[in-house]
Amino acid sequence: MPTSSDAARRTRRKEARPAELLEAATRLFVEKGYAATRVEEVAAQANVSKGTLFLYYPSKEALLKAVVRENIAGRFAEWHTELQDFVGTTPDLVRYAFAVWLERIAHSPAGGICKLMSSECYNFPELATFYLEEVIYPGNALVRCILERGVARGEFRAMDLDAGIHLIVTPMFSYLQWRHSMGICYPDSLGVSAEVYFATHIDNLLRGLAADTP
Amino acid sequence: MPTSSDAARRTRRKEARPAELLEAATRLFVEKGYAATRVEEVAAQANVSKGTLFLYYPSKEALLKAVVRENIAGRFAEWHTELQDFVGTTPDLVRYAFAVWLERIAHSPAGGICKLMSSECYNFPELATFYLEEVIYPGNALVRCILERGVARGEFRAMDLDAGIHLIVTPMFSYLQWRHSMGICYPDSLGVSAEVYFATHIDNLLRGLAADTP
Amino acid sequence: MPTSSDAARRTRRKEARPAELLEAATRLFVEKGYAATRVEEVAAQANVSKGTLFLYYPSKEALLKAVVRENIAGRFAEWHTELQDFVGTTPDLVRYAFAVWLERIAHSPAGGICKLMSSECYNFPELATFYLEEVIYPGNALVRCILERGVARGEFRAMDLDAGIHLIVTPMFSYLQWRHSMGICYPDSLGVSAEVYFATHIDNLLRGLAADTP
Amino acid sequence: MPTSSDAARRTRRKEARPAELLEAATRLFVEKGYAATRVEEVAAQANVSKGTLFLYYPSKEALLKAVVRENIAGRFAEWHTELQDFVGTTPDLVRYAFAVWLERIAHSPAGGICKLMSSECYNFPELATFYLEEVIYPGNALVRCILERGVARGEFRAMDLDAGIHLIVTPMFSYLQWRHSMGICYPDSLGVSAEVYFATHIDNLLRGLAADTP
DNA sequence: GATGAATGAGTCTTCATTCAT
DNA sequence: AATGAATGAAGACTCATTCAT
Repeated sequence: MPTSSDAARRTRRKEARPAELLEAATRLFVEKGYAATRVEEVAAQANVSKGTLFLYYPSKEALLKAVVRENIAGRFAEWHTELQDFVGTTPDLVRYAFAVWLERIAHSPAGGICKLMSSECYNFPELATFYLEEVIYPGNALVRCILERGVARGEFRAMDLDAGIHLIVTPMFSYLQWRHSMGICYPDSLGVSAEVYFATHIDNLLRGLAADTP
Repeated sequence: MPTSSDAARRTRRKEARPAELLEAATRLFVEKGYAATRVEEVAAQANVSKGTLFLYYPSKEALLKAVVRENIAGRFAEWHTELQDFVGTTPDLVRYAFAVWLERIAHSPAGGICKLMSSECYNFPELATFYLEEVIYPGNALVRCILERGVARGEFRAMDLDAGIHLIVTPMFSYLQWRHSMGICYPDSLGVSAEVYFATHIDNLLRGLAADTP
Repeated sequence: MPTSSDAARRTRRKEARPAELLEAATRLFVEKGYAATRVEEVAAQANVSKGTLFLYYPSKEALLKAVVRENIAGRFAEWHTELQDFVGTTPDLVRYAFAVWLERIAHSPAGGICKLMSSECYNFPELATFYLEEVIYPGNALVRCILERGVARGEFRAMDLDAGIHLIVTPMFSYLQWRHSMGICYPDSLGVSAEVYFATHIDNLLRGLAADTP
Repeated sequence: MPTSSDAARRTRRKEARPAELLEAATRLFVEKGYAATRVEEVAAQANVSKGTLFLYYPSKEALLKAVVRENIAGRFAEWHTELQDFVGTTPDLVRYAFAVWLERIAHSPAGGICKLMSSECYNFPELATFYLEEVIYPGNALVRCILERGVARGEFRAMDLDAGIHLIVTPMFSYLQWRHSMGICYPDSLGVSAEVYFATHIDNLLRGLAADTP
């Protein structure tokens, strides 16, 4: 005899399903790769039956697309605002940006999408396009703004900004890649802690970017 | 009427087969991933039939292992010697090391193994172990020697060497990863040429590593 | 509109599947041999698809094992009791035993297992062990009891019981073997009816076993 | 530099090939069954390459046919003569026939053909026909003659001769079947030695067949 | 004649997807 | 909405047969 609270729970359940499936799919696709992951595993990790998964996503490929699409917050506008409003030196802004990224992206499930895209972009080029347009290029633009700010304020030396972007982005990309591959199997294989890894990178980066003091 | 050259060609063929299969497998495993690659494709790209592949490698997994194993030159000893014999400043050595790596590794099929290992290390942990022991750690050790040389000669500032390794290795790793994923589908997605990418990285790297001038 | 009988039928189906598959597999393995039987044939004869078979048995070999295991009634205890309770002469008991065996074993699917084991025991030695332990030796023990009874009651002459067992068992074994090989292709190749075959054997057997009348 | 003795050896080799292949094929087909035997194994056991086998037998099936055909001595005429010429009691003739059969057939490779035919007659019905015509029926006829002799001479009681044949043939058939199946894996599974097995059978057989002494 | 490398049809097995309940 | 039994297309692997040498 279902009570209203049962019904509520059931509804909640129903609404939570897509997110639960997505979470399971994200983890498995990132760890094992798309082809090596069975939909039944995804369903099992989401505590539903195989059939139920297909109620929410019409195919395995649709699930993959949802994984990529849904994990992308599209919060770049927000971050642009945050950047505009930042008060302080640009080196401090860089440090702040790394910290925020670590907390919001690197340690969230979305961090794995980067590895997933590396693995699957050849097999799913439209996904790659989507990812480039929605994540890579906006992200690069954001970093560009930071560098421009530094140069404009005389804190950073003049540079090719398109290339300079990589100075900041490369350690992030590498870390994500390692974190979701070797880092899963061999957590010590980086040789240093994430903190030291990023501290070293940021320190050297800022030294290199620093405007020449006359 | 069989001539000796026919026999020779056939023999050459037989001896060439493993290498041809390996080359095809390397390309496909790197591009599409292990699970998404069909052995028949590998065979087709090596211009043999499915059955022939199994004459040389007993299983798809054995082929993968061969791909990883065979693409690893194990030339670290040679490189250590080269490093010992290098005459010149350490910044020049760094520039030279990048150039050599680009030519010998990044632009060889072996360059793709790095991406392959990222994708498959979770599914084939013994391969990951092998790769760490045979490539990553020896490579890191080599880079460490370079940094030590710079510090010893007063060219580089003092630093945590284990972390410092990443300053040099990260751009390499990122480039390989990009080259064999997004770079295949979208060759412009890096935003800059490989030359500018590395020039920028090396330039900033060396600025950051430079010993403080009193 | 699903009725309870639909559900029941489906459930019955699911529960019936293993038995249906086993029946089909028994027939085909016995007729054609294990290696010459394709799993798809088994599935077809059980009116399911190839994939369904693998839902119930994880491999072709597992199916073979189930065929051997499941067709063995393990009813020797019951038969021992029957034997103990038999009232009448031992020659009558022998006649009765043959009749029961013909009805319960020879004309049941289990009768084919004997031929199957002859064909496959070399390739599947553990199955052979199982069959020896569970069927041959218990069967022999049962026959031994009959002979002992006859000797004890002075109806049969003294004899080497271990060898005597074969006097009774050999016609049975031969018949099963013929029935599931030549008998399938050439039902007349025995030359006489099963009734005459057994009547002749039993008659001669009992004459030979009869205690010498002084 | 081939000498004449080399040539001779080669010729001898060449002529011996079919027999060597046949011997290997007989053993393997009997042990493992036709389908489970690979032609490469046969070739290997005959010390030739796979290709060579096909020089002598156009297909695996042709090899099977040769195995069955060639192992059949077709010496029934000879045996009939031997039977006609036998001087002595019919019981002695029976004992002699068993002994000769054991030596000439049971312990020769041809003994295995019986099991092979049991296994494969369903898959190769023409072979079964051949075997029936060339072995079973002639063999039965021979046995019939023995029984007729015994009855004619007043040594055996009157009987249905077609059924009586089985009294003699069944122990032979069973033994061959066991010998090439369970007997290979478990040589003790008969429970008694072949000598005791046959002695017991012959003894009981002759007791049963004996004409009633008035 | 002999070889063994090469082939590809055939078989077992997996797994995304469907659908009756 | 949820299940899980059923399906069959697809993929790894085998092996009889061919053929260039």
